[in-house]
Order: sequence, then structure tokens, then C-alpha cells
Amino acid sequence: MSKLTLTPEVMALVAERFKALAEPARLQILSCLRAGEMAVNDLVNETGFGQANVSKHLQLLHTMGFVRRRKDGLFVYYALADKGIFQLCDTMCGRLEREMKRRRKRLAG
Amino acid sequence: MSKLTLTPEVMALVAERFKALAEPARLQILSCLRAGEMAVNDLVNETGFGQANVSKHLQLLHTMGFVRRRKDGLFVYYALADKGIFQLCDTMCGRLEREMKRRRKRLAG
DNA sequence: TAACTATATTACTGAGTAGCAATTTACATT
DNA sequence: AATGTAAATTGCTACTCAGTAATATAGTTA
Repeated sequence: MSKLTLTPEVMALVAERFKALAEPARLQILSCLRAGEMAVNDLVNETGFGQANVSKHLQLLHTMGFVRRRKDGLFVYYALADKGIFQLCDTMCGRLEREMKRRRKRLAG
Repeated sequence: MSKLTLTPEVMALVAERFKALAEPARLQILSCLRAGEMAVNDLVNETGFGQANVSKHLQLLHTMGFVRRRKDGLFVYYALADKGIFQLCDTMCGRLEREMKRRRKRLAG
């Protein structure tokens, strides 16, 4: 349970973080990082998105604390900041599953 | 743990649901509903948003399965579909707290 | 039926942003 | 220093969407 009171300001910050996850491209990037840390170019190849695009998504994910950066020579390696991110995704997936089950039942019933 | 594989299609659906929570106005509406079911106009008064605006937000939250509707005469009462929504918000708040603590420490150190 | 009320819908405007091409920055190698 | 490479940044276009005013719909009451 969080100690933060849900003032409008806090809600704006929370919304901002949800927004970071509200983009298929960024979810895909995070999903790739599940395998371990990767350089930007690896992610570009893995996802098929443009370099500039991936870089911008990574900046945002970093600002929001979802990934960490490690610079090594020419390369910048990104990795998941923690495993907790997928708790959020799993929870959402769970909701989605129940939602789809409900919808199927309604159509069948 | 979810059984869904994270195909691009599933990720798009998940992203769509995160997007529903990525809006301060909608978080505020959900927060209001914590107290119990409310008619649209109550939410309009409570939040200060316009009627059309609140109505549209509620449609989206309903489509995404976050709230349920109950019609009674002229009134339409909305309520949280389940308590699990705030698990998502609490998780996000927790991340935010840690993030802020880290930032403070960095500035202080 | 006519007037009234709550909610939904429509049409519009302005703000934000994803994606891309081109450029810049940072570092490495020769 | 000159060249090359990885990543970040910038300028742009197209699209999405929050918010609002006006209207439509659905239900109630006189």
C-alpha cells in the first residue's frame, strides 16, 4: 500500500507513468529487454523500428524510471530497471484475459 | 502469472488499457468512484469537468472494463468494476515513491 | 402531449506525440 | 587529424485525443 495521497499532482505523475506504458512500441522494447541488457542498435534490429524512434522511446522509459542506462565506449546498453514492471503488465494481462472470457461467455450465452 | 503470450496484438490491447489510465481526469474519476457508485452528474460536480467530457471518459473506462454501468430511470450509475484497479495504481505509486526517494538522495549525496 | 432532466453523441479546435529523415554529438580507430 | 560508427537530437508531418458547445436521445413528470 502506498503512502502517497492521491492529490491531483500525484495523479498527474502516475498518469504520466501509465502513459509511458501506453504505447505498443515501448512495451515491445521492454519485452525485448526481458532477455537482458541490449544496445540501442540491437533493439532497432530486434523491433524493426527506426533508430531515432527507439532512442526517443528509451529516453522516455529512462526518464520514467523503467530502464537503466550503462554506457560502454560507443555503445549504450539499456536494461530493465527492475522486474516489477512486468507485475504491472501481468496484472493488466490478467484483466484482459478475464475481460475476453467474459465477452466470449456473453456471446455464447 | 498470465497465460497470454505477448504477441504484438496482445501488446496493443495491453497498451490500450494502460492508455485508459494514462489520463489524470480518468484517474480522478476512478478515485471518486472509490467512495461507491455515482451518477454522471455527481462525478461532474465532484470533479469539475464538463458533462460531455465526463461522459466520454466513462464510456472509455467502461469499454476497457474498469467500470460497470447500472441504469435507473434517468440516471446512470457508474461503479468500479472491481478493486483490482487500485492494485495497478498502488504499484505505480510505489514505483513513483522509490523514484522520488532516489532522486532526493542523488541531490543530497 | 408538452416540458423537463440526465446522459450520450457529434462536430470542432488545440495540444501532444509517434515516426521519419537529416543532422549532431560522442567516442574509437587508423 | 581524418574517418567511421553508435546514439542523441532536431525539424517536420500526420494523427490522436482531451475538452467544449451544441444537439440528440431516453426517460420522467405535469
